[in-house]
Amino acid sequence: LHGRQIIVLSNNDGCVVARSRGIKRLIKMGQPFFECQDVIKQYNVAVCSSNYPLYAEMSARVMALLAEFAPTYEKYSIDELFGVLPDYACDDYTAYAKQMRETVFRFVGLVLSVGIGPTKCLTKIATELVKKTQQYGGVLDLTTFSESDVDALLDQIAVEDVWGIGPHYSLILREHGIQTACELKNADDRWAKKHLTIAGQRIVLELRGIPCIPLVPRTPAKKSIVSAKTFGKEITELAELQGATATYTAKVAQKLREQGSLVSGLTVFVHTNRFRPQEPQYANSATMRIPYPTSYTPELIHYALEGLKSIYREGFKYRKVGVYLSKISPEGVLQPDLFGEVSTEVHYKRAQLMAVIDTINRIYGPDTISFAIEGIDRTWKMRQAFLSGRFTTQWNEIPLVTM
DNA sequence: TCTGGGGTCCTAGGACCC
DNA sequence: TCTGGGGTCCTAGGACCC
Repeated sequence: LHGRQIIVLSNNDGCVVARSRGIKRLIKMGQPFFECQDVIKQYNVAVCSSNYPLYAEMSARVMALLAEFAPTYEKYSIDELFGVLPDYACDDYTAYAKQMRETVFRFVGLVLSVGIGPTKCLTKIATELVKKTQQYGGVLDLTTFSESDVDALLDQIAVEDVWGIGPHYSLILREHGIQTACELKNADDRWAKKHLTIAGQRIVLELRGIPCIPLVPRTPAKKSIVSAKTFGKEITELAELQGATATYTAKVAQKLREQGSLVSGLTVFVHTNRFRPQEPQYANSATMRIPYPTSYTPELIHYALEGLKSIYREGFKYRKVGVYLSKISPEGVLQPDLFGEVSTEVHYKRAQLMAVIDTINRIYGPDTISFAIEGIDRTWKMRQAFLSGRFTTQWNEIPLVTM
């Protein structure tokens, strides 16, 4: 791939979700893949399907290295971290950050951009400047600048590129004559609260260097878990929809157990292909209340299929089904079953069974054991035509060196 | 032919309580 | 004719993020 332009596709190879710098001008973020064929051919662009097992593993390696440099940190996303720089580095944060970059590059081969500032919002802007201008050698420390110099930098940032300002807020701001991050910083924060809610007020204060958005050092348990994927082809039969629904349910149930939680709310939804308005359209959802919190896959599949049955209508070409877990609670506070339908003993046995299945699938790979209703063919599976190897998590996909 | 997935937070409004 | 005040909890919808 060296020297070539690269794009990465969304699930189902549907849209472009990442582009290398040289091709950003010609291929837009989120553009449907099929619209880019000419550009791809003309510039010999390399195409990759999304490969989440690989990204998750590389992310974990980078985070582990950075934790050595900034023990108090928040894992903000798969490729971003907020860290508190230690006091002993305060003489020269930039030099310290350059060490971080070199270490990560040497051990993992990935290039970091580092922004330093007094608030999360300002560090995001510093990082944005590092990436956009390519002139700070990968590290920009805003705390070394005078206030007027920081203002000059903030003036280069369009207001919609500020963290927390999306399409709707930027419209409101522009209508009010606020175009840049610097102008937002100098805006009346009570005005911001009135028109952009408390979220907007916090951003204004953060831009002034007053921390309002706290660091979250421990990853909290998820409050909702969803699995919903577009099918590789359109589905009309209930049996196939059931297979997909059961598969997604097993997946969210496993995630639920991974974080040590139970659930008592489950929503199933289906819809047809919205890009074909000439065909009959249908979308619906069903929310099930589970009488007592559980993480037992067969039980969750039971509720999911019941919900699916209640919303399934014949005669439509289904494009997507999704399973959504809400009302998630920690395992420790298991609410006893008032009517005694599930004894403590049964509950314990079920937990053990799930633990065994999870362990086997962790050691021998996903789907080593699955439930029969999930199906074997899975003809509806998403497309991943350009998948690179899961080099770090699958023995049989490790690259071979040939002489 | 082909158009993604997985999250959080905030607010308003409704239902309820004393 | 005239009909209180002070709360909590839940949900849906809308905003945002990567």
